[in-house]
Amino acid sequence: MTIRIYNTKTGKKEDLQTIKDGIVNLYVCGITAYDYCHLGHARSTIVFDMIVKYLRHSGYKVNFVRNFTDIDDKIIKRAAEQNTTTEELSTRFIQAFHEDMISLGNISPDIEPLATEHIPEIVNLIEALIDRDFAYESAGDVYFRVNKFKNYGQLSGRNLDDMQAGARIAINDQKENPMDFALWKTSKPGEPMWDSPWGEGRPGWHIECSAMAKKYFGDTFDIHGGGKDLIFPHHENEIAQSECASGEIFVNTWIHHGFVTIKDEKMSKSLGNFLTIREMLEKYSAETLRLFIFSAGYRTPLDFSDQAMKDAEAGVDKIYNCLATVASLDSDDLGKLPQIGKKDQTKLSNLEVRLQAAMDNDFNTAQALGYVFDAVKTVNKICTNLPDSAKPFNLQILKESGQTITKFMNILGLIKQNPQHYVQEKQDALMASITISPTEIEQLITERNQARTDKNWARADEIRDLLLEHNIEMKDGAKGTTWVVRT
RNA sequence: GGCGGCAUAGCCAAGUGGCUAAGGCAGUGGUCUGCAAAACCAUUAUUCCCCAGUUCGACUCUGGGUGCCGCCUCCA
Repeated sequence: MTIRIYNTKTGKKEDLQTIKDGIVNLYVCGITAYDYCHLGHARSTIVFDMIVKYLRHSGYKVNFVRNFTDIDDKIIKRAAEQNTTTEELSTRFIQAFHEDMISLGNISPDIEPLATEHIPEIVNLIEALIDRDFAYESAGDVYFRVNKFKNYGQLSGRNLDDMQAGARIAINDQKENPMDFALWKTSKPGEPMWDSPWGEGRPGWHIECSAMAKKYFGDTFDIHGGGKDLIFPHHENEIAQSECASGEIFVNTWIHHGFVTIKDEKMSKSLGNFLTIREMLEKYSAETLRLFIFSAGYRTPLDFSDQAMKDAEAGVDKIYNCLATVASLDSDDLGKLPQIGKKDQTKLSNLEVRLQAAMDNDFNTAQALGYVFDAVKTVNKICTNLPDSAKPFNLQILKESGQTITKFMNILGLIKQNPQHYVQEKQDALMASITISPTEIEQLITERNQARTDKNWARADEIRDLLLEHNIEMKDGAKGTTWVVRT
Protein backbone atom coordinates (compact mmCIF):
# COMPACT_ATOMS: atom_id res chain seq x y z
CA MET A 1 0.00 0.00 0.00
CA THR A 2 1.04 3.52 -0.69
CA ILE A 3 0.71 6.27 1.82
CA ARG A 4 -1.21 9.21 0.47
CA ILE A 5 -0.65 12.65 1.93
CA TYR A 6 -2.45 15.92 1.40
CA ASN A 7 0.11 18.34 0.04
CA THR A 8 -0.61 22.01 0.71
CA LYS A 9 1.48 22.96 -2.29
CA THR A 10 -0.79 21.16 -4.77
CA GLY A 11 -3.99 21.05 -2.73
CA LYS A 12 -4.29 17.34 -3.44
CA LYS A 13 -3.61 14.02 -1.84
CA GLU A 14 -0.55 12.49 -3.44
CA ASP A 15 1.26 9.19 -3.16
CA LEU A 16 4.29 9.56 -0.96
CA GLN A 17 7.38 9.33 -3.09
CA THR A 18 10.60 9.84 -1.26
CA ILE A 19 13.80 11.17 -2.75
CA LYS A 20 15.76 8.23 -1.42
CA ASP A 21 14.08 4.88 -1.33
CA GLY A 22 12.65 4.10 2.08
CA ILE A 23 13.90 7.29 3.71
CA VAL A 24 11.79 10.27 4.73
CA ASN A 25 13.47 13.50 5.67
CA LEU A 26 10.98 15.45 7.75
CA TYR A 27 11.40 18.97 9.06
CA VAL A 28 8.82 20.42 11.42
CA CYS A 29 8.72 24.01 12.64
CA GLY A 30 8.92 23.97 16.39
CA ILE A 31 8.13 26.58 18.95
CA THR A 32 9.43 30.00 19.73
CA ALA A 33 10.68 29.45 23.25
CA TYR A 34 9.36 32.29 25.38
CA ASP A 35 6.39 30.80 27.22
CA TYR A 36 4.75 27.55 28.22
CA CYS A 37 3.17 25.54 25.44
CA HIS A 38 -0.57 25.39 25.00
CA LEU A 39 -2.93 22.82 23.54
CA GLY A 40 -2.31 24.05 20.04
CA HIS A 41 1.35 23.14 20.39
CA ALA A 42 0.28 19.85 21.90
CA ARG A 43 -1.77 19.05 18.82
CA SER A 44 1.11 19.95 16.56
CA THR A 45 3.61 17.76 18.36
CA ILE A 46 1.17 14.89 18.80
CA VAL A 47 0.14 14.92 15.14
CA PHE A 48 3.73 14.81 13.93
CA ASP A 49 4.59 12.22 16.56
CA MET A 50 1.86 10.04 15.05
CA ILE A 51 3.05 10.71 11.51
CA VAL A 52 6.63 9.77 12.36
CA LYS A 53 5.56 6.64 14.19
CA TYR A 54 3.24 5.57 11.40
CA LEU A 55 5.85 6.16 8.70
CA ARG A 56 8.31 4.12 10.71
CA HIS A 57 5.71 1.44 11.28
CA SER A 58 5.26 1.37 7.51
CA GLY A 59 8.93 0.65 7.03
CA TYR A 60 10.40 4.08 6.37
CA LYS A 61 13.50 5.36 8.01
CA VAL A 62 12.45 8.80 9.17
CA ASN A 63 14.95 11.53 9.89
CA PHE A 64 12.95 13.86 12.07
CA VAL A 65 14.17 17.40 12.67
CA ARG A 66 12.25 19.94 14.74
CA ASN A 67 13.83 23.27 15.53
CA PHE A 68 13.55 25.78 18.33
CA THR A 69 13.42 29.47 17.62
CA ASP A 70 15.52 30.85 20.43
CA ILE A 71 16.03 34.39 19.20
CA ASP A 72 13.32 36.75 18.01
CA ASP A 73 11.40 39.89 18.96
CA LYS A 74 9.06 38.17 21.39
CA ILE A 75 11.92 36.50 23.21
CA ILE A 76 13.81 39.77 23.48
CA LYS A 77 10.73 41.54 24.78
CA ARG A 78 9.85 38.83 27.29
CA ALA A 79 13.43 38.55 28.53
CA ALA A 80 13.50 42.29 29.14
CA GLU A 81 10.23 42.07 31.06
CA GLN A 82 11.62 39.32 33.23
CA ASN A 83 14.95 41.01 33.68
CA THR A 84 16.83 38.13 32.23
CA THR A 85 18.77 37.23 29.11
CA THR A 86 17.23 35.81 25.97
CA GLU A 87 19.43 32.79 26.41
CA GLU A 88 18.24 32.07 29.94
CA LEU A 89 14.62 32.59 28.94
CA SER A 90 14.71 30.36 25.88
CA THR A 91 16.70 27.67 27.68
CA ARG A 92 14.12 27.65 30.46
CA PHE A 93 11.19 27.23 28.09
CA ILE A 94 12.96 24.68 25.94
CA GLN A 95 13.40 22.69 29.13
CA ALA A 96 9.70 23.12 29.91
CA PHE A 97 8.87 22.02 26.38
CA HIS A 98 10.89 18.85 26.82
CA GLU A 99 9.07 18.12 30.05
CA ASP A 100 5.76 18.60 28.29
CA MET A 101 6.80 16.25 25.50
CA ILE A 102 7.58 13.53 28.01
CA SER A 103 4.24 14.08 29.74
CA LEU A 104 2.45 13.80 26.43
CA GLY A 105 4.30 10.65 25.48
CA ASN A 106 5.92 12.08 22.36
CA ILE A 107 9.13 10.70 20.97
CA SER A 108 12.07 13.06 20.55
CA PRO A 109 13.07 14.27 17.12
CA ASP A 110 16.44 13.01 15.91
CA ILE A 111 17.75 16.54 15.83
CA GLU A 112 16.47 19.65 17.63
CA PRO A 113 18.52 22.50 16.25
CA LEU A 114 18.59 26.01 17.69
CA ALA A 115 18.65 29.10 15.54
CA THR A 116 21.44 30.67 17.58
CA GLU A 117 23.67 27.67 17.00
CA HIS A 118 23.44 28.10 13.24
CA ILE A 119 24.43 31.71 12.73
CA PRO A 120 27.27 30.88 10.28
CA GLU A 121 24.91 28.82 8.13
CA ILE A 122 22.37 31.62 8.24
CA VAL A 123 24.95 34.23 7.25
CA ASN A 124 26.17 32.05 4.40
CA LEU A 125 22.67 31.64 3.08
CA ILE A 126 22.02 35.37 3.21
CA GLU A 127 25.28 36.04 1.40
CA ALA A 128 24.29 33.61 -1.32
CA LEU A 129 20.99 35.45 -1.73
CA ILE A 130 22.74 38.82 -1.94
CA ASP A 131 25.19 37.41 -4.50
CA ARG A 132 22.31 36.28 -6.64
CA ASP A 133 20.60 39.63 -6.25
CA PHE A 134 17.64 38.20 -4.37
CA ALA A 135 18.48 40.20 -1.27
CA TYR A 136 19.83 43.63 -0.48
CA GLU A 137 21.32 45.39 2.46
CA SER A 138 19.71 48.52 3.78
CA ALA A 139 21.14 50.35 6.79
CA GLY A 140 22.42 47.19 8.44
CA ASP A 141 19.27 45.18 7.72
CA VAL A 142 19.07 42.68 4.91
CA TYR A 143 15.80 42.14 3.06
CA PHE A 144 14.58 39.57 0.61
CA ARG A 145 13.48 41.07 -2.68
CA VAL A 146 10.11 39.37 -3.23
CA ASN A 147 9.63 40.79 -6.73
CA LYS A 148 12.61 38.81 -7.92
CA PHE A 149 11.03 35.48 -7.10
CA LYS A 150 8.39 34.75 -9.69
CA ASN A 151 6.88 31.90 -7.66
CA TYR A 152 6.32 34.04 -4.59
CA GLY A 153 2.89 33.11 -3.25
CA GLN A 154 2.78 29.63 -4.76
CA LEU A 155 2.22 27.84 -1.47
CA SER A 156 -0.43 30.13 -0.04
CA GLY A 157 -2.12 30.87 -3.36
CA ARG A 158 -1.56 34.59 -3.27
CA ASN A 159 -0.01 37.11 -5.52
CA LEU A 160 1.88 40.22 -4.59
CA ASP A 161 -0.59 42.64 -6.13
CA ASP A 162 -3.50 41.29 -4.12
CA MET A 163 -1.56 41.39 -0.91
CA GLN A 164 -0.43 44.95 -1.42
CA ALA A 165 -3.99 45.95 -2.10
CA GLY A 166 -4.77 44.68 1.38
CA ALA A 167 -2.46 47.39 2.72
CA ARG A 168 -2.10 45.86 6.14
CA ILE A 169 1.60 46.15 5.82
CA ALA A 170 3.65 48.42 7.98
CA ILE A 171 5.40 51.15 6.09
CA ASN A 172 9.14 50.78 6.18
CA ASP A 173 11.28 53.16 4.20
CA GLN A 174 14.19 50.79 4.26
CA LYS A 175 12.40 48.31 2.06
CA GLU A 176 12.19 48.51 -1.71
CA ASN A 177 8.84 46.80 -1.55
CA PRO A 178 6.57 46.67 1.50
CA MET A 179 6.35 42.89 1.10
CA ASP A 180 10.09 42.39 1.33
CA PHE A 181 10.94 40.57 4.54
CA ALA A 182 13.95 40.72 6.81
CA LEU A 183 16.71 38.16 6.59
CA TRP A 184 18.95 40.00 9.01
CA LYS A 185 18.14 42.72 11.50
CA THR A 186 20.46 45.23 13.09
CA SER A 187 20.48 44.83 16.83
CA LYS A 188 19.53 47.68 19.03
CA PRO A 189 21.81 48.44 21.98
CA GLY A 190 21.46 45.83 24.70
CA GLU A 191 19.98 43.22 22.39
CA PRO A 192 21.74 39.97 21.58
CA MET A 193 23.91 40.29 18.52
CA TRP A 194 26.18 38.37 16.24
CA ASP A 195 28.84 39.63 13.93
CA SER A 196 28.02 39.66 10.23
CA PRO A 197 29.16 41.27 6.98
CA TRP A 198 26.37 43.82 7.55
CA GLY A 199 27.35 44.70 11.06
CA GLU A 200 26.19 43.32 14.37
CA GLY A 201 22.71 41.94 14.31
CA ARG A 202 20.51 38.90 14.45
CA PRO A 203 18.70 36.68 11.99
CA GLY A 204 15.14 37.26 10.82
CA TRP A 205 12.58 34.65 11.70
CA HIS A 206 12.24 32.72 8.46
CA ILE A 207 15.86 32.32 7.49
CA GLU A 208 16.76 29.97 10.35
CA CYS A 209 14.53 27.19 9.05
CA SER A 210 15.91 27.49 5.54
CA ALA A 211 19.46 27.38 6.85
CA MET A 212 18.93 24.48 9.24
CA ALA A 213 16.91 22.39 6.80
CA LYS A 214 19.66 22.86 4.23
CA LYS A 215 22.31 21.88 6.72
CA TYR A 216 20.64 18.63 7.72
CA PHE A 217 18.80 17.64 4.56
CA GLY A 218 20.43 19.47 1.65
CA ASP A 219 18.69 21.64 -0.92
CA THR A 220 15.62 19.44 -1.39
CA PHE A 221 13.86 17.23 1.11
CA ASP A 222 10.68 15.21 1.45
CA ILE A 223 8.27 16.68 3.97
CA HIS A 224 8.02 19.97 5.78
CA GLY A 225 5.31 20.42 8.38
CA GLY A 226 3.77 22.92 10.72
CA GLY A 227 0.53 24.61 11.70
CA LYS A 228 -1.75 26.14 9.08
CA ASP A 229 -0.88 29.58 10.37
CA LEU A 230 2.68 29.11 9.18
CA ILE A 231 1.71 28.76 5.51
CA PHE A 232 1.93 32.48 5.12
CA PRO A 233 4.24 34.17 5.54
CA HIS A 234 6.67 31.78 7.23
CA HIS A 235 6.71 28.86 4.85
CA GLU A 236 6.18 31.02 1.81
CA ASN A 237 9.28 32.93 2.79
CA GLU A 238 11.26 29.79 3.48
CA ILE A 239 10.51 28.62 -0.03
CA ALA A 240 11.57 31.97 -1.46
CA GLN A 241 14.86 32.00 0.43
CA SER A 242 15.79 28.41 -0.15
CA GLU A 243 14.81 28.12 -3.78
CA CYS A 244 16.41 31.40 -4.76
CA ALA A 245 19.63 30.44 -3.02
CA SER A 246 19.86 26.91 -4.40
CA GLY A 247 17.88 26.99 -7.61
CA GLU A 248 16.29 23.73 -6.51
CA ILE A 249 12.84 22.78 -5.28
CA PHE A 250 12.93 23.24 -1.50
CA VAL A 251 10.31 20.78 -0.32
CA ASN A 252 8.24 18.14 -2.09
CA THR A 253 5.37 17.75 0.38
CA TRP A 254 3.98 20.34 2.77
CA ILE A 255 1.85 19.11 5.65
CA HIS A 256 -0.16 21.61 7.66
CA HIS A 257 -2.40 20.75 10.56
CA GLY A 258 -5.45 22.64 11.80
CA PHE A 259 -5.85 24.63 14.99
CA VAL A 260 -7.24 23.86 18.36
CA THR A 261 -10.13 26.21 19.01
CA ILE A 262 -12.10 27.11 22.10
CA LYS A 263 -15.71 28.01 21.46
CA ASP A 264 -14.77 27.94 17.78
CA GLU A 265 -12.10 30.60 18.14
CA LYS A 266 -8.47 29.92 17.49
CA MET A 267 -6.51 29.31 20.65
CA SER A 268 -3.66 31.74 20.67
CA LYS A 269 -1.46 33.72 22.92
CA SER A 270 -2.58 37.00 21.46
CA LEU A 271 -6.23 36.21 22.20
CA GLY A 272 -5.34 34.96 25.66
CA ASN A 273 -7.80 32.07 25.38
CA PHE A 274 -5.23 29.34 25.69
CA LEU A 275 -4.83 26.46 28.05
CA THR A 276 -1.30 25.24 28.69
CA ILE A 277 -0.36 21.61 28.36
CA ARG A 278 0.47 21.54 32.05
CA GLU A 279 -2.89 22.92 33.09
CA MET A 280 -4.76 20.46 30.98
CA LEU A 281 -2.75 17.46 32.14
CA GLU A 282 -3.77 18.23 35.70
CA LYS A 283 -7.30 17.38 34.69
CA TYR A 284 -7.00 14.80 31.93
CA SER A 285 -4.51 12.12 31.05
CA ALA A 286 -2.19 12.40 28.09
CA GLU A 287 -3.95 9.43 26.51
CA THR A 288 -7.30 11.18 26.82
CA LEU A 289 -5.84 14.22 25.11
CA ARG A 290 -4.38 12.07 22.35
CA LEU A 291 -7.64 10.28 21.71
CA PHE A 292 -9.38 13.65 21.59
CA ILE A 293 -6.86 14.93 19.06
CA PHE A 294 -7.04 11.82 16.90
CA SER A 295 -10.83 11.76 16.89
CA ALA A 296 -10.73 14.35 14.12
CA GLY A 297 -8.59 14.57 11.01
CA TYR A 298 -5.38 16.50 11.59
CA ARG A 299 -6.36 19.19 9.10
CA THR A 300 -9.78 19.88 10.67
CA PRO A 301 -10.20 22.54 13.32
CA LEU A 302 -10.63 20.87 16.68
CA ASP A 303 -12.83 22.52 19.27
CA PHE A 304 -11.76 21.96 22.84
CA SER A 305 -14.40 21.55 25.53
CA ASP A 306 -14.79 19.67 28.77
CA GLN A 307 -17.52 17.60 27.18
CA ALA A 308 -15.26 16.59 24.31
CA MET A 309 -12.55 15.61 26.77
CA LYS A 310 -14.99 13.57 28.84
CA ASP A 311 -16.10 11.79 25.67
CA ALA A 312 -12.49 11.03 24.87
CA GLU A 313 -11.85 9.78 28.39
CA ALA A 314 -14.83 7.45 28.12
CA GLY A 315 -13.34 6.17 24.87
CA VAL A 316 -9.95 5.44 26.43
CA ASP A 317 -11.63 3.62 29.31
CA LYS A 318 -13.76 1.65 26.91
CA ILE A 319 -10.75 0.36 25.02
CA TYR A 320 -8.81 -0.45 28.18
CA ASN A 321 -11.78 -2.23 29.69
CA CYS A 322 -12.19 -4.35 26.61
CA LEU A 323 -8.50 -5.24 26.50
CA ALA A 324 -8.49 -6.01 30.22
CA THR A 325 -11.36 -8.40 29.69
CA VAL A 326 -9.58 -10.11 26.82
CA ALA A 327 -6.41 -10.34 28.89
CA SER A 328 -8.32 -11.94 31.72
CA LEU A 329 -9.58 -14.75 29.52
CA ASP A 330 -7.68 -17.86 30.34
CA SER A 331 -7.94 -21.52 29.54
CA ASP A 332 -10.65 -21.99 32.16
CA ASP A 333 -12.88 -19.87 30.01
CA LEU A 334 -12.19 -21.86 26.91
CA GLY A 335 -15.14 -24.11 27.30
CA LYS A 336 -17.44 -21.15 27.65
CA LEU A 337 -16.43 -19.19 24.60
CA PRO A 338 -18.87 -19.24 21.73
CA GLN A 339 -18.25 -20.02 18.16
CA ILE A 340 -17.62 -16.72 16.55
CA GLY A 341 -19.91 -15.78 13.72
CA LYS A 342 -18.44 -15.64 10.26
CA LYS A 343 -19.17 -11.93 10.00
CA ASP A 344 -17.49 -11.06 13.28
CA GLN A 345 -14.59 -13.26 12.45
CA THR A 346 -14.04 -11.50 9.15
CA LYS A 347 -14.39 -8.14 10.82
CA LEU A 348 -11.72 -8.97 13.36
CA SER A 349 -9.33 -10.63 10.97
CA ASN A 350 -9.60 -7.65 8.61
CA LEU A 351 -8.97 -5.15 11.37
CA GLU A 352 -5.31 -4.60 10.71
CA VAL A 353 -5.80 -4.17 6.99
CA ARG A 354 -8.60 -1.70 7.55
CA LEU A 355 -6.56 0.29 10.05
CA GLN A 356 -3.70 0.46 7.63
CA ALA A 357 -5.94 1.58 4.80
CA ALA A 358 -7.34 4.37 6.97
CA MET A 359 -3.90 5.54 8.02
CA ASP A 360 -2.51 5.30 4.52
CA ASN A 361 -5.22 7.71 3.49
CA ASP A 362 -3.62 10.91 4.76
CA PHE A 363 -3.26 9.58 8.32
CA ASN A 364 -7.00 9.30 8.84
CA THR A 365 -6.91 8.62 12.55
CA ALA A 366 -10.59 9.37 13.00
CA GLN A 367 -11.59 6.62 10.63
CA ALA A 368 -9.03 4.25 12.13
CA LEU A 369 -10.40 4.90 15.61
CA GLY A 370 -13.85 4.15 14.26
CA TYR A 371 -12.57 0.73 13.19
CA VAL A 372 -10.97 0.19 16.58
CA PHE A 373 -14.20 0.95 18.41
CA ASP A 374 -16.07 -1.24 16.01
CA ALA A 375 -13.68 -4.07 16.84
CA VAL A 376 -14.00 -3.35 20.56
CA LYS A 377 -17.74 -3.66 20.24
CA THR A 378 -17.39 -6.98 18.45
CA VAL A 379 -14.93 -8.33 21.00
CA ASN A 380 -17.17 -7.25 23.87
CA LYS A 381 -20.10 -8.92 22.24
CA ILE A 382 -18.21 -12.18 21.92
CA CYS A 383 -16.91 -11.98 25.46
CA THR A 384 -20.33 -11.27 26.88
CA ASN A 385 -22.11 -14.13 25.19
CA LEU A 386 -20.46 -17.12 26.69
CA PRO A 387 -22.40 -20.20 25.67
CA ASP A 388 -20.79 -23.61 25.47
CA SER A 389 -19.12 -25.50 22.66
CA ALA A 390 -16.20 -23.19 22.11
CA LYS A 391 -12.89 -23.90 20.49
CA PRO A 392 -9.42 -22.67 21.49
CA PHE A 393 -9.36 -21.12 18.07
CA ASN A 394 -11.87 -18.55 19.28
CA LEU A 395 -9.75 -17.50 22.18
CA GLN A 396 -6.93 -17.01 19.76
CA ILE A 397 -9.03 -14.69 17.61
CA LEU A 398 -9.85 -12.55 20.63
CA LYS A 399 -6.26 -12.42 21.82
CA GLU A 400 -5.04 -11.53 18.37
CA SER A 401 -7.62 -8.81 18.03
CA GLY A 402 -6.48 -7.43 21.36
CA GLN A 403 -2.91 -7.44 20.13
CA THR A 404 -3.80 -5.72 16.88
CA ILE A 405 -5.71 -3.02 18.73
CA THR A 406 -2.86 -2.51 21.17
CA LYS A 407 -0.22 -2.43 18.48
CA PHE A 408 -2.14 0.09 16.45
CA MET A 409 -3.05 2.27 19.39
CA ASN A 410 0.63 2.35 20.35
CA ILE A 411 1.35 4.05 17.04
CA LEU A 412 -1.00 6.79 18.18
CA GLY A 413 0.77 6.83 21.54
CA LEU A 414 -2.29 5.29 23.18
CA ILE A 415 -2.95 2.20 25.27
CA LYS A 416 0.64 2.13 26.42
CA GLN A 417 -0.24 0.74 29.82
CA ASN A 418 -1.14 -2.77 30.77
CA PRO A 419 -4.95 -2.77 30.49
CA GLN A 420 -5.51 -4.64 33.72
CA HIS A 421 -3.16 -2.29 35.53
CA TYR A 422 -4.87 0.69 33.96
CA VAL A 423 -8.27 -0.42 35.15
CA GLN A 424 -6.81 -1.16 38.55
CA GLU A 425 -4.91 2.09 38.82
CA LYS A 426 -7.88 4.11 37.76
CA GLN A 427 -9.74 2.39 40.54
CA ASP A 428 -6.92 3.00 43.01
CA ALA A 429 -6.85 6.68 42.12
CA LEU A 430 -10.54 6.89 42.81
CA MET A 431 -10.06 5.05 46.08
CA ALA A 432 -8.26 8.06 47.45
CA SER A 433 -11.43 10.09 47.08
CA ILE A 434 -13.81 7.79 48.89
CA THR A 435 -14.92 8.13 52.44
CA ILE A 436 -15.17 4.49 53.39
CA SER A 437 -12.56 1.79 53.75
CA PRO A 438 -12.40 -1.27 51.53
CA THR A 439 -12.79 -3.47 54.57
CA GLU A 440 -16.05 -1.77 55.47
CA ILE A 441 -17.21 -2.09 51.90
CA GLU A 442 -16.47 -5.79 51.87
CA GLN A 443 -18.28 -6.22 55.17
CA LEU A 444 -21.34 -4.41 53.87
CA ILE A 445 -21.32 -6.46 50.69
CA THR A 446 -21.16 -9.65 52.69
CA GLU A 447 -24.03 -8.45 54.81
CA ARG A 448 -26.01 -7.46 51.74
CA ASN A 449 -25.44 -10.79 50.09
CA GLN A 450 -26.71 -12.50 53.21
CA ALA A 451 -29.74 -10.23 53.11
CA ARG A 452 -30.24 -11.14 49.47
CA THR A 453 -30.04 -14.82 50.30
CA ASP A 454 -32.64 -14.19 52.97
CA LYS A 455 -34.65 -12.25 50.43
CA ASN A 456 -34.50 -9.27 52.75
CA TRP A 457 -34.60 -6.82 49.85
CA ALA A 458 -35.22 -3.81 52.04
CA ARG A 459 -31.95 -4.31 53.86
CA ALA A 460 -30.11 -5.17 50.63
CA ASP A 461 -31.26 -1.95 48.99
CA GLU A 462 -30.46 0.00 52.10
CA ILE A 463 -26.88 -1.19 51.93
CA ARG A 464 -26.64 -0.44 48.24
CA ASP A 465 -27.92 3.08 48.79
CA LEU A 466 -25.51 3.53 51.66
CA LEU A 467 -22.60 2.47 49.48
CA LEU A 468 -23.82 4.69 46.67
CA GLU A 469 -23.62 7.63 49.02
CA HIS A 470 -19.96 6.79 49.28
CA ASN A 471 -19.77 6.58 45.49
CA ILE A 472 -19.42 2.82 45.56
CA GLU A 473 -21.25 0.94 42.87
CA MET A 474 -21.81 -2.80 43.08
CA LYS A 475 -22.01 -5.24 40.24
CA ASP A 476 -23.66 -8.55 40.91
CA GLY A 477 -22.09 -11.07 38.59
CA ALA A 478 -22.00 -14.81 38.17
CA LYS A 479 -18.75 -14.99 40.13
CA GLY A 480 -20.06 -12.89 43.00
CA THR A 481 -20.35 -9.21 43.74
CA THR A 482 -17.65 -6.80 42.68
CA TRP A 483 -17.56 -3.08 43.24
CA VAL A 484 -16.08 0.02 41.68
CA VAL A 485 -15.80 3.64 42.65
CA ARG A 486 -18.16 5.69 40.56
CA THR A 487 -16.56 8.40 38.44
C1' G B 1 -10.82 44.11 0.30
C1' G B 2 -7.59 39.57 -1.35
C1' C B 3 -6.72 34.34 -0.62
C1' G B 4 -7.77 29.51 1.56
C1' G B 5 -10.87 26.05 4.16
C1' C B 6 -15.33 24.07 6.27
C1' A B 7 -20.98 23.16 6.36
C1' U B 8 -23.13 15.25 7.49
C1' A B 9 -28.17 13.07 13.29
C1' G B 10 -29.03 16.28 20.18
C1' C B 11 -23.35 16.90 20.38
C1' C B 12 -18.38 15.27 18.29
C1' A B 13 -16.90 13.13 13.69
C1' A B 14 -15.38 9.70 9.19
C1' G B 15 -16.78 8.75 4.29
C1' U B 16 -18.32 7.54 -0.99
C1' G B 17 -20.43 9.19 -8.27
C1' G B 18 -24.82 3.98 -7.60
C1' C B 19 -23.96 -1.27 -2.38
C1' U B 20 -26.51 -0.80 5.11
C1' A B 21 -23.95 7.38 4.95
C1' A B 22 -18.31 4.50 9.86
C1' G B 23 -17.40 5.29 14.89
C1' G B 24 -17.72 7.92 19.80
C1' C B 25 -20.79 10.61 23.46
C1' A B 26 -25.79 11.46 24.93
C1' G B 27 -31.10 9.51 24.38
C1' U B 28 -34.95 5.68 23.92
C1' G B 29 -36.73 0.45 24.11
C1' G B 30 -35.10 -4.49 25.40
C1' U B 31 -31.88 -8.76 27.44
C1' C B 32 -29.58 -9.66 32.10
C1' U B 33 -30.79 -8.45 37.55
C1' G B 34 -34.97 -9.44 43.50
C1' C B 35 -34.12 -4.11 42.11
C1' A B 36 -29.69 -2.01 40.06
C1' A B 37 -24.86 -1.29 37.71
C1' A B 38 -21.76 -2.96 33.83
C1' A B 39 -22.03 -5.32 29.30
C1' C B 40 -24.80 -6.77 25.16
C1' C B 41 -29.02 -6.31 21.49
C1' A B 42 -32.24 -2.94 18.98
C1' U B 43 -33.30 1.98 17.82
C1' U B 44 -32.03 7.55 16.70
C1' A B 45 -29.86 11.46 9.32
C1' U B 46 -35.35 8.06 3.35
C1' U B 47 -30.92 11.99 4.19
C1' C B 48 -25.66 14.87 4.07
C1' C B 49 -26.72 24.19 4.46
C1' C B 50 -29.79 26.41 0.04
C1' C B 51 -30.50 26.89 -5.44
C1' A B 52 -29.31 25.52 -10.27
C1' G B 53 -26.37 22.34 -13.70
C1' U B 54 -23.52 17.77 -15.45
C1' U B 55 -25.02 12.48 -15.17
C1' C B 56 -28.95 6.79 -16.33
C1' G B 57 -27.82 8.15 -11.10
C1' A B 58 -24.78 13.21 -6.55
C1' C B 59 -24.39 14.00 -0.10
C1' U B 60 -20.03 13.08 -3.18
C1' C B 61 -18.45 16.67 -9.63
C1' U B 62 -19.44 22.06 -11.69
C1' G B 63 -21.49 27.10 -11.03
C1' G B 64 -24.05 30.52 -7.80
C1' G B 65 -25.89 31.83 -2.87
C1' U B 66 -25.88 31.74 2.56
C1' G B 67 -23.35 30.87 7.12
C1' C B 68 -18.95 29.86 9.98
C1' C B 69 -13.61 29.71 10.50
C1' G B 70 -8.58 30.81 9.27
C1' C B 71 -4.50 33.57 6.82
C1' C B 72 -3.05 38.45 4.83
C1' U B 73 0.69 41.52 11.90
C1' C B 74 3.29 37.48 16.08
C1' C B 75 1.27 32.60 16.04
C1' A B 76 1.16 25.35 16.21
